[in-house]
Amino acid sequence: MPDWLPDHWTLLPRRFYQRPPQEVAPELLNALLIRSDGRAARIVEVEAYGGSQDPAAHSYRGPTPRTASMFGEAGHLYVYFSYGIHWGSNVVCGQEHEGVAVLLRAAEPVQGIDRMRELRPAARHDRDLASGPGKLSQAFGLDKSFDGADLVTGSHGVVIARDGTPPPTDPVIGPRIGISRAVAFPWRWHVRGHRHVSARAPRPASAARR
DNA sequence: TTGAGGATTCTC
DNA sequence: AGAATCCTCAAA
Repeated sequence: MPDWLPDHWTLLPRRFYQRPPQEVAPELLNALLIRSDGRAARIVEVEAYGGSQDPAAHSYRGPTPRTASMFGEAGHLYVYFSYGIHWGSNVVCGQEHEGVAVLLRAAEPVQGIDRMRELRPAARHDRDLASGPGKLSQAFGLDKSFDGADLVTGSHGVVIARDGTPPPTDPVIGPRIGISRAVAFPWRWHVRGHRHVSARAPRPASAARR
């Protein structure tokens, strides 16, 4: 365990991640993503990806140089480049060579907020600092150089830990965002009513508001 | 507050 | 060609 992790935070152990991403994802809610410089944010939105039945996952067609870390040991980061501009950060789950992971989609900053504001000049509210996978990665400085980072040993100065807040017992569960295949899988979880989630749940065309 | 459209580069 | 997205701008 990294010596820079405060005593009052409990590191998630390797075995936590060595399970299906659909089990790990909801349990990551309310956990803290932590950088060695003191930045910390509470994870409030996640999505599960991977497995031979998930055509929306980067791992669907087998390992490539890009997705190598997603097929590696659980508890490491898989960081990918997206839309020519953004980085997305995943936590590798399951067993080696399985290719399953949890995408970190949104978090609520709790510490080191000034540094996040520096890295996210476009954010007009603190609510915009990490309320999306690209924003979250930017606020934490996660890019290609963090691909493969070990969240259990803190090899790259990033870990995930708990502060005593348990995962919510009633998370909102629904379809994933921003994909075009396997759109019906209910593999997105977020903390109910939380203001820092990335997007409003898509509103059904017929059953609109009211 | 909401929606539309452009940005930009890696991957297969 | 299309992408696990973000930002700006316009209009209400």
